[in-house]
Amino acid sequence: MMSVTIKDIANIAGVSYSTVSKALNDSPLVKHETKKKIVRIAKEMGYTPNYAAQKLVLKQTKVIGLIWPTVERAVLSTLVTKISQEIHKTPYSMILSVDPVQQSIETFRRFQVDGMIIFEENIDETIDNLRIPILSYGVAKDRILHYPVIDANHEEAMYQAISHLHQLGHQRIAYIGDLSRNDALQKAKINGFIKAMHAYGLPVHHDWVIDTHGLDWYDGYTATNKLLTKTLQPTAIVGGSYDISGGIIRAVKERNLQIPDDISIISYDNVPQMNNMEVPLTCIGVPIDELATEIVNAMIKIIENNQEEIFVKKMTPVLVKRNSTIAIK
Amino acid sequence: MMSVTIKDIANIAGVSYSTVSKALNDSPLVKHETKKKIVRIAKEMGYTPNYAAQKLVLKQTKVIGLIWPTVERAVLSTLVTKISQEIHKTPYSMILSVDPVQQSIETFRRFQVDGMIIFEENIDETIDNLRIPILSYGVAKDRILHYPVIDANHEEAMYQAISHLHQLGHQRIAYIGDLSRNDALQKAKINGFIKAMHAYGLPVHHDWVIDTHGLDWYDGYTATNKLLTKTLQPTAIVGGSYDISGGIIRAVKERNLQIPDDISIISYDNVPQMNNMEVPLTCIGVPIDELATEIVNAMIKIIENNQEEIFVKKMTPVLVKRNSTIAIK
DNA sequence: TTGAAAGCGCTACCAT
DNA sequence: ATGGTAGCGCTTTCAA
Repeated sequence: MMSVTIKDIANIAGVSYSTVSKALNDSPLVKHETKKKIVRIAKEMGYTPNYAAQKLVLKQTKVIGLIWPTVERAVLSTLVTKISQEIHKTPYSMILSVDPVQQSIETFRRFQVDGMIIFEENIDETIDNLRIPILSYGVAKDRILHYPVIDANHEEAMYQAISHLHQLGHQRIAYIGDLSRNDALQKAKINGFIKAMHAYGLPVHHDWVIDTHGLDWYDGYTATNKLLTKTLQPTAIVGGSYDISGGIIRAVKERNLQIPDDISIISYDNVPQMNNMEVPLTCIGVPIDELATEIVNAMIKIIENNQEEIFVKKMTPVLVKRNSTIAIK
Repeated sequence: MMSVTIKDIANIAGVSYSTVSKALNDSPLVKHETKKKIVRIAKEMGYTPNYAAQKLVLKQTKVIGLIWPTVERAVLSTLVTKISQEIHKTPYSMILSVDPVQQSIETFRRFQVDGMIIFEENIDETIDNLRIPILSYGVAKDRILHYPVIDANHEEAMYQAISHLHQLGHQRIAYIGDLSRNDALQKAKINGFIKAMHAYGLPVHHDWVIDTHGLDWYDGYTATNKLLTKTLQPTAIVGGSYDISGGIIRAVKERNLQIPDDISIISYDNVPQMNNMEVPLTCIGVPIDELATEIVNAMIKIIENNQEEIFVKKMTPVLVKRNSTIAIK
């Protein structure tokens, strides 16, 4: 099972192994003939470079590690895939870890990845003296940051959503999303909703803010059923996420309500698959492609400029109008 | 930006770096106190061993790469998470790649992982002279295999499902699943269904085999609606996957049919979350934990025994009875 | 144009 | 119990 090394090749070729190394790396310092001969022999012998050895001397892996501690949610999957694709447009490639953050970091350090992207807000301070650049995607906290963060402007998103509905004449607007968990993202969304409603002088009716207690489509479905039993009904619903909105549509249609004629629906999450839903939804959020591009660019910039600077980049959400929202008659 | 090495630690600790190496590897050759001190300093300095260097001398990294070219499907996510957990019970750890197989292999090769698990059937022959053990999870082809495969006995699964329903007196049984794609797994399931029906002398009614044209819950939903408009109705439905069955339940309930009194439902995929569905479903499939354990054990065995042997291991499906299936009145 | 040798970070052996 | 050192396979100066 012993592999062929450049020394073996050197022996056969009758040259020194440093020449072999140069030849195999296509260095201009080696005579063309020699190079050709060496390459031929290498091939004949079935040589494959030992990457561990290479890495040891080259110090660079050109790999970015992505830490994704909870494998779930359609939208995040899409983002991961997009990021991977985006990274492949550069000289870098990507590996993923689904282990808890600390463990993942540990693994990635051993592999000497050039940088890490972390999909989580709850990173302890214990990663300071880490010597590898980190970029986090999540909700920027108020407290002191330990690493740069790419965030979406969730308040702005909700503001745009409400603005859109308000323009269409809606006054009675409901919000269906997950309020149960200690998740900064979910909190940012509902807070943004409330603020925006206030900004437009609209009432945040207690009955119209429904907790899904989860992020699956079915959670959205049951929450909507709850909403639709209230005496006073809203004219529009804001769905907290792609999956949840899938359930909202179903529950609404089950009651024979027409979208958008009887009720308008707008969903958080700006992903292409919004277009393929039972009812294509008007949505609001940072376009997933933009997000991926920004994350990758930022990461690479940090790696290559070796910049220590800690920044927060708030991405601007975009509203995509489809036929699930309409003006009040 | 230089990482901490054992030499740095040795300097601070005032010992030789070979002592540091021993201490860090918990060798009995180092005095307890010294060891403690060194470990403490290493921690303070944020030391992590360098895989490349270790690999160079030890010839192994104790890392397994998992290739998962399509990040999607609830059930696969669960499996990935389980596998990761399972691996962490061993001295190994796991990294993931979501890139196309060839690309992923290249990346893992650079990282010198000890073995790769591949979630896909369509592996070209071009990976032969790879010197890294491969284990594939998918449907075993008839043609010559290039690497060992862990597979589920899909025919047996469908056989058990039909047997269960048959025992309960069902004769009119429908199948709702994805028949559209060139996916060996989906094909194995429908073929198993047909075979099993024949084995019990039951009719495979053309109207009762519905193509979902997709794997989302909503695809199951629309397919079921199609089924429920037929003149002659089945007394039981076999759902092709967890997600699809979610949609089946919804469509059935929307017509005010009771599960299981009006119609029995059994689903493929044996995952715990079957218990938390709108209606907890009787299901059939290889229990996900067993699958994970088997995959991990097989991989490690291949790595450690350096065995070249190519095998196919068909896992045995298990039926879990819940209240979604009942005897015909 | 080629070769010699240092050194990447680590383990393991031998010497002290 | 600790230190010194060879060597894993490779790249990269520097010397020839």
